[in-house]
Amino acid sequence: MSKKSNLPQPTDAELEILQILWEAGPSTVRFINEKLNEQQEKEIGYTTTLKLMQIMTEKKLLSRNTESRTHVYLAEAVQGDTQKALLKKFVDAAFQGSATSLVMQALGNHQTSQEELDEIKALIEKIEKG
Amino acid sequence: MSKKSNLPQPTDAELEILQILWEAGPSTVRFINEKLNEQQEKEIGYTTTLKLMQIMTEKKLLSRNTESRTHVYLAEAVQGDTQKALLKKFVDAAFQGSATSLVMQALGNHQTSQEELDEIKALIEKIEKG
DNA sequence: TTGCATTTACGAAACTTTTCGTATATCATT
DNA sequence: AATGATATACGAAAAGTTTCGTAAATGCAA
Repeated sequence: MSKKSNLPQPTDAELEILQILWEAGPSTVRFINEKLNEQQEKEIGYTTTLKLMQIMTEKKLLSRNTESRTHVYLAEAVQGDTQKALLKKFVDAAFQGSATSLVMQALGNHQTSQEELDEIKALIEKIEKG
Repeated sequence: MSKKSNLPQPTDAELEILQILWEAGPSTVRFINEKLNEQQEKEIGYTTTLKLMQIMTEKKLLSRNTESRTHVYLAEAVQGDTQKALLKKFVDAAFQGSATSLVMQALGNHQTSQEELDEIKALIEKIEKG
């Protein structure tokens, strides 16, 4: 049983920040801003990142510890739940709700390693056994 | 070998229009607008749909036959190519590029029928042989 | 042919998301 | 205490997307 907090869905820019927080754990604005600028060619200003993270905190996507001068931010949105919600929206919008079409497309396009295929096959078996 | 036309990616509202055109084939603004309003609770004005389709035509996502007074619009963006491009962007943004994670999530959440599972298994076998 | 309904054209308003300028506070160093 | 570097707060500009009001053109019916 997972509690459903029903957070708003993150925008694209917000999602990039969440990805970093999910991977790195609690972080400062400076750290996130540097990570973002490693990933992209276009330089993002520090205050831009700050503002986004403040907005995300208002939306409860993040929380922060303000004890020290340098605030430390924490992802409140759970990765799996967020992905699930985004995926549903995406399947509806781009594949008219057919998750299978999406899976076929995803498997077809990418080259997938044998290990990954095995993972997927295992999951399918598990589903078949019910 | 498929020609790459490299069209801009459609916005959400544009994608809804494309979905209808992909399914129904060449259509008028009135028809699209009615379909949209069947699908949604919120009423969308006729000129709103018209404007969007005009913009999409400028972007080459659509083309139109203007011979008769009532223009007939045609999807230029190919469904499979568009889905592929959108999927790549989505996998990167939400699953950090891991198509396998996305597939696992998609299979895990939705209940998938035995037929669909069989389809997927067949595709996996094909990939493994290929 | 006059008038009504329907269509397209055009521009701009309304919203949403992203970006940043500027002000102010805090900390460390001298 | 003064200086410089770094932090947060706030508001608003900039950019992107969606919506629609209004005007002008076209076709149809009386």
